[in-house]
Amino acid sequence: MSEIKVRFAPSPTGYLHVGGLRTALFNFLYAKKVGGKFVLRIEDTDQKRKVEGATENLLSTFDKIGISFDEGPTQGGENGPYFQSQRLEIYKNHIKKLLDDGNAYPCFCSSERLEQIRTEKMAKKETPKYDRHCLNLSKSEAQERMKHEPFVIRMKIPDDEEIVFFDVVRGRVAIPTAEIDDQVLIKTDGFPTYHFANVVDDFLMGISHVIRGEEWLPSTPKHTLLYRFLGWKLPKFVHLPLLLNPDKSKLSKRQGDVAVEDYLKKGYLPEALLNFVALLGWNPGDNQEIFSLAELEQKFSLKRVQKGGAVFDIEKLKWMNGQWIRNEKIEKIAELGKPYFLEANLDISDNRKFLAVIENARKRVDTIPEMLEHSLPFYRDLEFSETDLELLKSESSQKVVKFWAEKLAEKTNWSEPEIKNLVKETIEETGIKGKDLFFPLRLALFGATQGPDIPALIEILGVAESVKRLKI
RNA sequence: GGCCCGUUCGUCUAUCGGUUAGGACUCCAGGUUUUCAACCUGGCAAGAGGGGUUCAACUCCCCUACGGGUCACCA
Repeated sequence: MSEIKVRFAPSPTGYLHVGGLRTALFNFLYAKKVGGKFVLRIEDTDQKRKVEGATENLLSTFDKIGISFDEGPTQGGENGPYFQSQRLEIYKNHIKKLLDDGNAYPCFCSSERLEQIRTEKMAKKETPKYDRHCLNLSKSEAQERMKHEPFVIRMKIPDDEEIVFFDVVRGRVAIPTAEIDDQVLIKTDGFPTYHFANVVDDFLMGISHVIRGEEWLPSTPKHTLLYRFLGWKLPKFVHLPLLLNPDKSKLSKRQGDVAVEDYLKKGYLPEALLNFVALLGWNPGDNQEIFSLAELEQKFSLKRVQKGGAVFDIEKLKWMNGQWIRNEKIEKIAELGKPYFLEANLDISDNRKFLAVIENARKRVDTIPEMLEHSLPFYRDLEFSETDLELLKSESSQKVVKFWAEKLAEKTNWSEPEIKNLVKETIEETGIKGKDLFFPLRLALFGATQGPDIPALIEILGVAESVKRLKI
């Protein structure tokens, strides 16, 4: 019984994509579920696309979101290094076997020539494949030219064969070899391509399950062939359904936020994001929808991974985030909201008041920063429009407001039932009720006729401030 | 275009041949709160089409349609 080991292998191109988050999460959950190991490997074999700080960025996002690795750049491990750019020697060692066995060959064609055959084939509506121009060079000639000419190393795809592999979610997949190009394995700059590096590393790192996005399905035959050439046992392949834009195309930047950081900045909780993304392409089989990470770790199963792509529906994410905001401990939500209040220059030093304010606001929002707009009247002087003032200055309103100011001032502790009693008392004393009673009160206390109910308002404001506001 | 994968309410999804096809988001209505929100209840809304197999098909098979992915010295 060999060990279960999975990996997340992003290329460091800047930020963590929500699709990447989902892939990482499923890997993580599977590892947790079966007691396996989770590896982070940075696929930085493209020198041209290197982005400064991208890896640090990735790491910090995972840190915030609560996904951790057993092996990787920060925690090390016996299979390192975990940057492909630091494993060049390893790839060179393995390409040699391919070359010796005739399963790979050097190619000296210029990119111009490649471009030319591609356009020619496209014009003839043929699949643009390499014409194997360099395949039949004699060994000695090739050897000689390798000394002073730039070259790549290509994989020699067998003729007329059907490559069959079994995907854990899709079952049997078969692709004819005629469809596969003689893939470049080593680039002119000596770096490996994804296809080669990922196979070598997955094997050397002992990866048992390759869990990745469906976009890799068509190139999987190249990988299985490589395993065959190298004489290695195949890992299990698990291709996850794609995350989609509302128009069903592959989730992309063009149609909205796609970086996990963007969502975090907008006030989505890591827990909600994880919860939401977990349910895209997987479900527990019952009707539960709100899950903590710990619960997911327990319930996750590859058997319940979907085949079809899933649209990333922001409306549902918002709802789910609202659920988390309402159900998390109030102190935690307050802590998350704090920076926004401080930035607005509000004095939130009275913690009792702040918690009450947050308790009121959290019921009305989908994201953290939205709490601010629902809380402003508790911290700032109220501003009244002409019509507001008209309402407040009316005889009836003044009667209500004065009555309350007077009564409230009688003592400092008012319970909710007592406030409700005061409402009854007001009706009895003044005969004013309904809208005529509640609108002036709420307007005076909160600056709007719609909002929190009166007991809540007084609870948050405190008796002294309430009395002050009622004297208008 | 070739190849590959996919297809249940608008969206996320349940259903392992026999169900009034269930839940959630959105939307609508009602309740609660004499307001708003939250919350509760209810409602609208689905098996792409056509052939088989079977006593019975959303479920198994085939074809068609549609959607997507992929065809780089990017991953």
